[in-house]
Amino acid sequence: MKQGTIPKATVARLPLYLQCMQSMAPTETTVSSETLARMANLNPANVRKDLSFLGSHGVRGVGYDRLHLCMQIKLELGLIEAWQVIIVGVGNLGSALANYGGFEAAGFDVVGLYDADPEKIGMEFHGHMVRPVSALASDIAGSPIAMAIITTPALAAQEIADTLVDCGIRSILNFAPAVIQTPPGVECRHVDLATELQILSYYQARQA
Amino acid sequence: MKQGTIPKATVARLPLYLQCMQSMAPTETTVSSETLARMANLNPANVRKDLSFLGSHGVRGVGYDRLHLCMQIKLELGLIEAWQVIIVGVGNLGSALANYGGFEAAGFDVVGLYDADPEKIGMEFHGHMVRPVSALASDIAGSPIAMAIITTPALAAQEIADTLVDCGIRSILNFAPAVIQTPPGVECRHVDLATELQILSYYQARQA
DNA sequence: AGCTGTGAACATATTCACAGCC
DNA sequence: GGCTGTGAATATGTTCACAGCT
Repeated sequence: MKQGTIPKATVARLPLYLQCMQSMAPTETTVSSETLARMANLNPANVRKDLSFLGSHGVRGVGYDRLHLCMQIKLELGLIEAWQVIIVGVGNLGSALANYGGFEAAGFDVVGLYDADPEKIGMEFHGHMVRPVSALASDIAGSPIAMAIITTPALAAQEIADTLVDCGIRSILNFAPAVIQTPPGVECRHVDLATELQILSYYQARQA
Repeated sequence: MKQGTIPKATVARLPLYLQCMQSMAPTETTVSSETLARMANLNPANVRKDLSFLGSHGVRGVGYDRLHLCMQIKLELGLIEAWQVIIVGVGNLGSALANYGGFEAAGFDVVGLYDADPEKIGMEFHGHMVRPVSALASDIAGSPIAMAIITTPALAAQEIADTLVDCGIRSILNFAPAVIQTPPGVECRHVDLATELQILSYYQARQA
């Protein structure tokens, strides 16, 4: 019931609950914290506490109405309208993400691809022509583009991020293997694929 | 100095320190907790505490010897020898990851690609022929393959994971948009690309 | 009876503050 | 003087346990 500000850890789990509920059979109209917990590999109390931040939407003795809960989570996450997203860096990963259907499925529109390499300009992926990074500023100005995905090499990432921030982008998803510095007010998430394997390596190394 | 068991949060940051140090000029032979903290967007005390779990490798008044620290971290993470990794699911993402140089750069060897789709069998990416998932068991048995990356559609992910676990794989990096259940002793990390955007959406929606 | 919502207890993680050493 | 290493303090996150509602 503590409306207003949701703990980071909870925010990071809300999309997971959405995913779990979307994978349930359509006949399942209600869902309990225990079911969700089992699907998400969490503790039921954790699920209940998370959902309580959205307000009291459960019914005691019954559970949560699945569709209603999905809607509440989408509302809270700001997923009612599709955000427009651009991808900067059309290498292996960037072009794969451009073709990846998961972003659309999750409610995002990939509306533009950019690259610094003149050879890539004009290539088409997923119905979008690759445009030069020099066009970023004018393309973003006055457009509703809110988020950017960086899939450039590490060395280019910071410069691209600076450009994006200058253009008014305030949400960045960075796949380049480099930490990016952004001013306050800009949210930047870093997903490093090799890092994930290195973390696994630690646990792999100390078993068996 | 508290040898033996390292907190999860620290383990997740060790690769970051490696990355930061690898991006420094070769002339920089020592590095301070403050420098590392600035590069990694962390608090210097946090860095020092993290590194203290590796033992006392710093010199008061000076800092840490860069090469020595890199080696200590690699040792701790089990990155001295290259782990062999396979990729299951050669769609957009899987093939991009097969071609992605970052895993090799981070000390992993992608040694095999697998897919369930007969049309994909025999295709070549990054010097590897795609093999059928039915060959997984015999390919893994007796081989040093330790880790697997799942890039299948959501619906196939659990079944593939079960197969991998049966084959003795104990470290799984899952990119499929589905939670995977694994028995104790199997470490499974889940990276969901759409989820990352959805988390950003929350913060994007409540600013400006 | 069954399940939510939540205060209290516990666990983990981060930051402070400073002693200790170069 | 400058930087590490670390106990203590704080903040955040998770789990328990149970009251409260249907």
